[in-house]
Amino acid sequence: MVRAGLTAERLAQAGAELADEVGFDQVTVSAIARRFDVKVASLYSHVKNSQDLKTRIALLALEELADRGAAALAGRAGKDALAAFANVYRDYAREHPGRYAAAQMRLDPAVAAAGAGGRHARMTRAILRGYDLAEPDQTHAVRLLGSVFHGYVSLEAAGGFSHSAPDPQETWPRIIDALDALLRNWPAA
Amino acid sequence: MVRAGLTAERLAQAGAELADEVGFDQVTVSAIARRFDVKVASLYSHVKNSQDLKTRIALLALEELADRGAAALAGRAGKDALAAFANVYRDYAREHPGRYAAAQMRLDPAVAAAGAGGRHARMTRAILRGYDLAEPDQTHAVRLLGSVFHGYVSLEAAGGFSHSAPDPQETWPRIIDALDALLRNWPAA
DNA sequence: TAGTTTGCCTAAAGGTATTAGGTAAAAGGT
DNA sequence: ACCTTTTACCTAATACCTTTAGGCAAACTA
Repeated sequence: MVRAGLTAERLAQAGAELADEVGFDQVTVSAIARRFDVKVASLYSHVKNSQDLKTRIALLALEELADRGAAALAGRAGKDALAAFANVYRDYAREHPGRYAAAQMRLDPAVAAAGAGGRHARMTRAILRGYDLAEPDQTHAVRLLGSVFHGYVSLEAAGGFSHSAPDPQETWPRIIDALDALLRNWPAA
Repeated sequence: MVRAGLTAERLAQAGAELADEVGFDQVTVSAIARRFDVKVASLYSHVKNSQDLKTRIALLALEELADRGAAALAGRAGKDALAAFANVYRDYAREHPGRYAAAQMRLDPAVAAAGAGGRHARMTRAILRGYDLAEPDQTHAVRLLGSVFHGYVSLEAAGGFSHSAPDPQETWPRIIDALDALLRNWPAA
């Protein structure tokens, strides 16, 4: 019999595609085995278990997101960088809802740090270079930006803004305007 | 044999407790049946299926959260109201992580509206009465506040801020300061 | 080409979800 | 108090997902 050529990476890739198609919680070892037309037990030579597989999908998504973020930040500064970076998050979540959900998985801190975890924080700090914020306010601002990006995108994905006027399409740029104004005028402690 | 006295409400309540103990994704029909010392199939007389059970847990959590929010807003205005409301979200998520995760479940819009969905939006609008925002900026601000609260709380729950200085304990009030400043100084379109 | 490694297989056990149909307890009328 | 009806929980069965153990043949390696 001809071999399917499985690797942990190809499984994670297939899992990411499946997640975008049917939702991250529908990603199962069995479904991926079907996709490769292979028996379920065969996957266990490549991934430790279901959790391991999902973690790999999450890391793949975080990596992709960080790559897009880095590309968006290149050659931009200030509000321009802020908007570009914010749009990366939003667009990625819209294009790849399953991957985005995967990226929100609670990861072992050590695993997350080894992956793209640190890049995201560094990029957010890079945006803040265009504003005049000293520590510890810079860290507070990093956390605020992360919260807004993640919060908005996940509320939007959950349908929290649908069926209400005005169109979320209008809200997003206004939120970026607001964040820019806030960062230029950060209140003193 | 003596009857266990199951009802949909008691199942949802037990599911909420279980979610806080072991995580919302570990809440299963089987686990709840065990908790009542009853056979799994017995639950299907009270809830339609697993999805139905989880939806009830989500609605229960949203209701509790809305009740706490309403209590916090009573007699407060302006920044005071903003801070109290924000703390409700954060404290609830810390005390009841499983319930909070349940509340983030993607619900059928009709179901959500019938439940406490609308109350949350109305309460956020009530906070904004203390600031001078006309439509459509008020809606944009409602969405921003929702994004920050949800985003911060869920990043914190996911461990996103742990192992980094300064302590998230310090960041939260500074974020509220920042939001207050932003709402008092909302940028024009 | 022989030996070793490795990739995928079969087999099996255990957990969860769900449906169909049965029995006994509770509730309600006379 | 008895009979009927409803209701609560049960047994049994099916189907799917996860995971482990052990086998065979394909692919490297000398």
